Amino acid sequence: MAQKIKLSTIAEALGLSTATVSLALRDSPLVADVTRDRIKEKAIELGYIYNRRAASLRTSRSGIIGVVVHDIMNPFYAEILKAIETELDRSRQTFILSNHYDSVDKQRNFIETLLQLGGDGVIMSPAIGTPASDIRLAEDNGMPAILIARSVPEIDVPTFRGDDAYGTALATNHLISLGHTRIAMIGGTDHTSTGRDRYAGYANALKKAGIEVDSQLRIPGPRTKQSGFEAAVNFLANPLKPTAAVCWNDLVAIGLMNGIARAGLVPGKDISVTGYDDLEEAAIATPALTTVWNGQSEVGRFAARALLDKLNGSSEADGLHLIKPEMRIRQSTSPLNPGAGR
Amino acid sequence: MAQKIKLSTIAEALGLSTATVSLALRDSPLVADVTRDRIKEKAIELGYIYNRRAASLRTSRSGIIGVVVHDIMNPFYAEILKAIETELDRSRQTFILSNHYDSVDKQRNFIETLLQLGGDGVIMSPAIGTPASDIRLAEDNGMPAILIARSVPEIDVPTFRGDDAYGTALATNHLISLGHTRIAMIGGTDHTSTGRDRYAGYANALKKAGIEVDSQLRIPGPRTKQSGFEAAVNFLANPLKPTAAVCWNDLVAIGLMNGIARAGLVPGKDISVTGYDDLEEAAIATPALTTVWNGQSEVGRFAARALLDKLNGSSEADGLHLIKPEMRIRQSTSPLNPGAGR
DNA sequence: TAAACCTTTTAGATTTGTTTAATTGTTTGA
DNA sequence: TCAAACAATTAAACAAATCTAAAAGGTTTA
Repeated sequence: MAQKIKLSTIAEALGLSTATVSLALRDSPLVADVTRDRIKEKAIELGYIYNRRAASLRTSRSGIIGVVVHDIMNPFYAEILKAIETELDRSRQTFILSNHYDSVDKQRNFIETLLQLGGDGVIMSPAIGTPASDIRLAEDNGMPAILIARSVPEIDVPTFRGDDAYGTALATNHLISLGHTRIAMIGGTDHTSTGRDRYAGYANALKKAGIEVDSQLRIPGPRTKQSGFEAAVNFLANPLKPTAAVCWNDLVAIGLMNGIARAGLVPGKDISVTGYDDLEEAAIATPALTTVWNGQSEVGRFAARALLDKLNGSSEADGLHLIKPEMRIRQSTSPLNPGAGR
Repeated sequence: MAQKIKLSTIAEALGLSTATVSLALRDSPLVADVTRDRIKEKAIELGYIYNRRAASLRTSRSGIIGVVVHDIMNPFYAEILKAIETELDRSRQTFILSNHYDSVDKQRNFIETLLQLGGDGVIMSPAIGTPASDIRLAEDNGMPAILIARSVPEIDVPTFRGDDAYGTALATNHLISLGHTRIAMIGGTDHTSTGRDRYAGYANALKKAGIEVDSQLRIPGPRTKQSGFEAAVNFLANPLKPTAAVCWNDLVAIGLMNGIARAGLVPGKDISVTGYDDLEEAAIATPALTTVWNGQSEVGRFAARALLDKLNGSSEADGLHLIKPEMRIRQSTSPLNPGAGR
């Protein structure tokens, strides 16, 4: 490696000062056009690489934005991330990504690292149990935070997520309208606002339709395909003989359908299944999955924009913004067949 | 936000110099134990945040490692990334992630950004058509590169990937041993070394078994579920009436099986299908997918270690390291049924 | 008691780029 | 014609840490 090319290397080569070179490379109107062109040419010729760390020492804008979610391998988050990436790319921000796997410690660690690097802002889907102080740690040190997918109590920063109660109510009502009454709810947890909201949406829809809510029909669990697959055993052995399942998300639903198929029953005919999120693969599952679109792309796009706005001094987006989910009806749900024998 | 706490804030509060504070916080033996404890206490009390940019200006180690792959939403890369993350976490390196979607420009952009941030190193699955000069750009500026999943001509940096020819030969031989002779190859491209190797492995296995290789049985395409799903139509309409398919990866295979099921045939019985990668979901697909394990976790772990070694001055890992794939036989392949009617 | 020798602390230079105030030379307006 | 205005450039301060060489303070040795 030849020796490092810096501003002063260019300045010396041209008999100018570093101030002029610095200004020229940033297209300042203070520098004469001819001079600027000479400088830029020389910079390319020498293979100059701008040192952002040195620059940000004075400017206190690093161009770095942090994003933490539960797990980037989960397509739900992956779809949000893609939207965020698209939006941030446009504004020449680099983003640093991390999983927290619902570990509050790992998440705080990330926030601290980001502060050390001088991160301009952070977008996070907070880990279960995130204390308000962790969000304040970021905000108090001049790093605005945006929340996605989940809220944190006592925190009023811009928050974007789907309307969970409304969404599960949509799915539950759809099944009720097909004649189902013994409807299970599979996957997820009650330890998050999301979990409680989704359960409330499901339970209220049942009550409104005059159907009794039975806690035996609630089968909580991780939010993965594997978990849905394993839940099939419990589901099929359930003494209440449910005929339909509202699943926490598409992954659980697809896993459950695989499990049902493995047991020799036909998902979508013998058992109706709804997902949640409308991932890309919902449409190509067999049978194609009836699900609830949860606005991932909107969440990602809005969150990124809100952050960029904040960085430019606006704070209009503070508070909670709910995205209205929409029903996507496909072949995994069908009218209750009274003779099906289950 | 209160005013920024820096080394000098702590120094003044305790009547010491910044040099002492700096040394103390880094556990230098030059500082007396009592002094160090007082300093650390004060740092916590004031909520001091270490400024890595300022530090790295002198030390020229930023603690940042870049990772670029085709698409993090692809579970193949996601599994590699998880292994990298696990390994890097241990050494307190932050990693910056990006997709390049096989755009050489987007990839070079990332490398440049990383150089500007003073990245310590980069792990990349190079975009199709990556010129040697882009890898050299990184290396020449003191940022070592490690390649995963694909090679770049003329480049000798540590490279970790599966033995593709060997892997597809495994899958093809498995199908041949089940009695299949009309075996299609679905998905992927011939524009990468990986693509050519995989095709060669498939073609050579056929030749060795005395089966003619027919280019009509090669159906290239994107490496996604969607693409596999769509390929089912072409596959089933193929005039050579293939009875089995070697798929580019598990995603294509699962998509293809879904497409076959949608057409009313039973994948695994009427048509045998093999995948590639052995993703988590291969085991829970219906039918469970016969596939080739491609060592994602090994690739990720080795790559991360090789980079850390390089940063510590070793260069032992230069050159290509092939990981031997292994067959995972499940239910998506079965003996050729001569009466099946196709 | 001075010299030698620790241990601990610090002044001040250094890293690279940004920014402000000053400088130099030229043009304009009264 | 001369002061004011203007354009282009630069010296020097600055950002927050690290690092080296030297100083300060205390103890031991000859």
